[in-house]
Amino acid sequence: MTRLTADFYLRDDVLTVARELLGKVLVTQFDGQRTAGIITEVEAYRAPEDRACHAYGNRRTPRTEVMFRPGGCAYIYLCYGLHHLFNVVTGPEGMAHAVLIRAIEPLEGHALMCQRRKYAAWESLSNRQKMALTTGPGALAQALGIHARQSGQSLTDPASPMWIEEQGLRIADKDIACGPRIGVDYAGECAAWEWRFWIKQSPFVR
DNA sequence: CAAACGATCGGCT
DNA sequence: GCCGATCGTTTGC
Repeated sequence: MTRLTADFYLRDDVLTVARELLGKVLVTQFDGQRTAGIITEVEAYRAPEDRACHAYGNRRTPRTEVMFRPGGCAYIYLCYGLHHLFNVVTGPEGMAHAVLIRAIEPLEGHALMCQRRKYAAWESLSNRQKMALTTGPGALAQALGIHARQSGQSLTDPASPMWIEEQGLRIADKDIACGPRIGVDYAGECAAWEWRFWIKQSPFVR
């Protein structure tokens, strides 16, 4: 396995990093139990000018503080009181950029992912249920055992239990679609920016 | 200190 | 398609 290193995340163009994350593999390994999936859908958030970004205007709060760290750590927060949303912090220190991971295609640890999501055994699921298991940011975080208290966790430290790795899957530009981000209607003109990217032919996208 | 509000999901119609 | 669940974070009084 080749864990992505700090130089991947430290680049200052979060839109490029977001597109390049498609096809990479998000992994968690807690208590020796490995679960992983291919990233199929992402969204970019970019302070200070992006009103949809929690750190809009470079506003620092206890929650958003980790977004200002050097790229390569997780920003995880609770949404709607029940969903833990996983983001990757990117850019150099002081630049609050992040990529929200919105969907993955299950690759390893199907049984544990089903268990965490309170689904029946993977083999017994309908195609629709298989898709729902890890499609949507709250769903994939639950499947991977991700929790907001892990916010700030390094993705590059060799000892860290969560990381992103390269497994040789390359997504060509022509296979990437883009559109406005989901659920950011409050963000004025920023709501129209096409900063959501997904793998065109993947069924693991909404 | 109180209250409003989400970068959502799943179940039901 | 619509609606209710549910709680940490933020902001304003």
